[in-house]
Amino acid sequence: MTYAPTVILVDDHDMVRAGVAAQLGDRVQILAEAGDVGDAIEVILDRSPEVVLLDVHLPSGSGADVITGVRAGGGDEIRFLALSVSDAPDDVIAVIRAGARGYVTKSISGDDLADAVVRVAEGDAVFSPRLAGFVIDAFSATLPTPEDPELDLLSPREQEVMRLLARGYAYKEIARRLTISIKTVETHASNVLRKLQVSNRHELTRWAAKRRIV
Amino acid sequence: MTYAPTVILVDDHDMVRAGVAAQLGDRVQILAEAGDVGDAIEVILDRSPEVVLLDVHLPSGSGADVITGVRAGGGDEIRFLALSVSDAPDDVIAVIRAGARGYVTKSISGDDLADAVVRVAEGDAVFSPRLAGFVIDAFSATLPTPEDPELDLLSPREQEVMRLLARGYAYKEIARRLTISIKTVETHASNVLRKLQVSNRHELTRWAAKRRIV
DNA sequence: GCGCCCATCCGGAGGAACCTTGATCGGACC
DNA sequence: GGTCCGATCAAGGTTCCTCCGGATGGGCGC
Repeated sequence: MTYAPTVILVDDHDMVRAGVAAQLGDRVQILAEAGDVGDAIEVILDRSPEVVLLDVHLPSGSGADVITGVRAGGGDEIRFLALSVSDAPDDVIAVIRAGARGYVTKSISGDDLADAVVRVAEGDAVFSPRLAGFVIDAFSATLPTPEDPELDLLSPREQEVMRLLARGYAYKEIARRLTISIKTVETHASNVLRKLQVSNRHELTRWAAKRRIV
Repeated sequence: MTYAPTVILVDDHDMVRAGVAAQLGDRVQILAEAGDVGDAIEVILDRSPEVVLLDVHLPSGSGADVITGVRAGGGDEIRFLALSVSDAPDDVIAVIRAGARGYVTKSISGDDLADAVVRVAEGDAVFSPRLAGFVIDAFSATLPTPEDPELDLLSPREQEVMRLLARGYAYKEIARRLTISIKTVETHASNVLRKLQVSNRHELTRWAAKRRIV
């Protein structure tokens, strides 16, 4: 336990940084702190820490911006651990896509956070228990559709028509895009409405919106 | 400056509480801390602090829930200062409605926070500069409409029709609700589409959704 | 092979809903 | 009295949606 990795803290709130620093104690060496995207990139490239503890939301951008900026500046060996109050899927995905090696929420204890920093410094990936399953799901499933059983009622062609229908395109426009006759579009549309048990395209739009298809 | 009000901290993140406590130093007396709604209400009623520093978002509810719970339990003289990373209008309104005497974001400095706590203890209302103007606006303006210049193009009757149209109601249904002829509805609808420069009701729906009218 | 089901494609007929255009009436304003 | 505008309604064309028909081609079981 004598190994103390070098760390830079990035968070726009002084109090959060003070709290993190206090809780980490002497288990890490804090080289510097930063409060916005530009400062963070500059000081990270200058000091080359082993790990960057990074808030997801910053006033001048996102944590992902910091990661991409550092990567562009040549800091390829620096590892990032996202530290956020948010466990919103979009936030997690964005920062992981950018290259973070871990994501923990601020509800973690100081000891656990220090453990996480050390493990990330050693090359591990660290996720809060609540997020681990989600991250696995999001990246193992290459299919963007979360397999909706009601969608299986529709044939592939009907699903294409359904998407355009829900977006408000006219039959004529759908026919032009799919290079088929208007009559064919009408047939597909009628089948879609019947299979999904909605009575017109307005209800279909709401149906699709609820499932985030549009 | 020898006056040090009694304070209870409510926040679900240990590190944030540690940071706040460290920054406040000896300018306040911290009686206790709590991490969720139930604990907070209990300990606040038990210890009766002068001020409660309250996070807006808690795992078991909201900061507003804590305030209403304490009020229901008889803690009428206790003053609340909301402390949050969020400056979302809904969050601010909810906690102020519940009875908070101030709202500051966590980007505040430790000294300023201590000042804010003292001022709230003395009966003042304290808001971060960025929020002060907003709070005034939100409560002085009794009109719920944020005065959209494009909406002024529509006559009152046309606005009624527009709302129903954007929600997907059929002409027949709109006519029944407004007790006018279908033909009249059609004319109003046509005027609405022309004035807002959209070509059909689907585009109107998106127009209204963007302005949060629906 | 042959029948069968189904997805995809296309057409006609018809009613409902949508949207445009033109018209009347009454109140406000000059 | 003339003009403008909002509210009302009607005529008529366009689009939407359903119901009917038919054609083709692929998969599947007998």
